[in-house]
Amino acid sequence: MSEKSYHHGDLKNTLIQVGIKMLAEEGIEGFSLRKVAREAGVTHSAPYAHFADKQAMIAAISTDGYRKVYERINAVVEQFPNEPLRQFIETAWVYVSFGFDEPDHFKITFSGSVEREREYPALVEMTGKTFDTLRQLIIRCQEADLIDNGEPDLAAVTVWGFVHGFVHLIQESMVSHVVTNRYTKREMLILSLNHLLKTPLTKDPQDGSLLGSGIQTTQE
Amino acid sequence: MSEKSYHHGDLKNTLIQVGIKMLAEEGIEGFSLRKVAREAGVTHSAPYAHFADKQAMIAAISTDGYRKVYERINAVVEQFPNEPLRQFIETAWVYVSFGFDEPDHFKITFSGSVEREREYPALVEMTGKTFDTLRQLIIRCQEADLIDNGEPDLAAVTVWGFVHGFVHLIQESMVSHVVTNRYTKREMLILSLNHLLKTPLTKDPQDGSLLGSGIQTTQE
DNA sequence: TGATTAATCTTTACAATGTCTAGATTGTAT
DNA sequence: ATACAATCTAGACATTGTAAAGATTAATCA
Repeated sequence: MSEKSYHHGDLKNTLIQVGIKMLAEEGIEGFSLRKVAREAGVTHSAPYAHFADKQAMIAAISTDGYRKVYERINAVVEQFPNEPLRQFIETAWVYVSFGFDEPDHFKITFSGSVEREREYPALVEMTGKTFDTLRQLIIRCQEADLIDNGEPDLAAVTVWGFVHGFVHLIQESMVSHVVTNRYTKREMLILSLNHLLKTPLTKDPQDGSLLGSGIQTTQE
Repeated sequence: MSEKSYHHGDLKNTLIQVGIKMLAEEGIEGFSLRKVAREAGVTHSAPYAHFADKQAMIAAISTDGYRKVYERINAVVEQFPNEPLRQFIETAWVYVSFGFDEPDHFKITFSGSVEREREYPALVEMTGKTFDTLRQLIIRCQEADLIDNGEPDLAAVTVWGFVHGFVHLIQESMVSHVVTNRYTKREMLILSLNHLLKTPLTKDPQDGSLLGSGIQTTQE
């Protein structure tokens, strides 16, 4: 907010936000430290007071993406208490819609843009917390007899891999138009997730837009 | 093979192979056009006679990755005729083991390193052929009542997304050690794929290392 | 409070990279 | 054999990530 002072005041967060905006506008290929600094109104070396290098800045952007998804997931979990199925579907939907709405931020966050050599504590923490939330959800679904019993960690990996690959394929337009014309993304997601459920959801004969249990498929 | 001639002879393919080798040795972050050219023994501008730009070269490397997977999949399909279940499992295993054995070539090939703006005909063709093979396999599995009926394209997307996400999570070491210590990668894959089968495979009580139908899980 | 210290930002510099242009060399076709 | 097209080199340029040294300000402590 400070107009013209030598010290910016909140440069670190500004850089992260500018970086996210630039990702949305120009994509990953056009992403550069110097451009972010320029856009933030500082010199190209200013970021080095806050990030060790470009990778560290990318890690921070990734951490922010995790934080967003983590908060949204916790929101829908609280929104549908005692409805594990709905929690399950909506959690998946949070993940994939982040991928569709902010594809480049999603990629930075979840698609391995951060090198695994160095460890970034904040990022590791968010990864762990997100995975824990997912695992708890899985366990609740197992208790409600919605999905097969078994190692919750393994089931969590299955589910996460599932939705991640789903976003990826659609992002890379590897899905034939035959399919994308026939189904909405949400329908495809639910139909795919259906394979993981013990008793798959079926179309309500009266209201075709519902797949039982009041879960909307037409929402885009 | 030509030692010292002005014209290299087969520079285009040499560049692709050198590029793949460099990916395996130095990873994606260290990948550069100039380094590839240097390694191939030509000047930094020589590649521009064969590739429009760096993206085009990456697209060629991606195409080569698709070709490899495509050929290996067709090999295992022919190896187990009239055994759709085995074809299914081994096809998935081809995909994921490519990801584990050559992680960076895998990423270039399947993880969206190629920008979707320009179209690369050879790449588009390989993508299509690979997807077609998968779809045919799905249809055969459906006919054998192994997986649910329904739009084969959608099922193919589900399966592909599934295995892709699986590789991704393990590559990015997002899978907790609790799981990776207990199961081999192949076991995890089969246990995950199990969710897609109408009648899931179960452990053979006599031979614990088999999950019915003679499919090995211990193979690494 | 005032001096010292640490954090933050600028300036300058450098090597590496992707890409462009002009020209040299060589294979190919007429 | 000559012309042409393909292939490769040489050189140049802007951009990038990163490092070093110094300027400016905030924080700390006597």
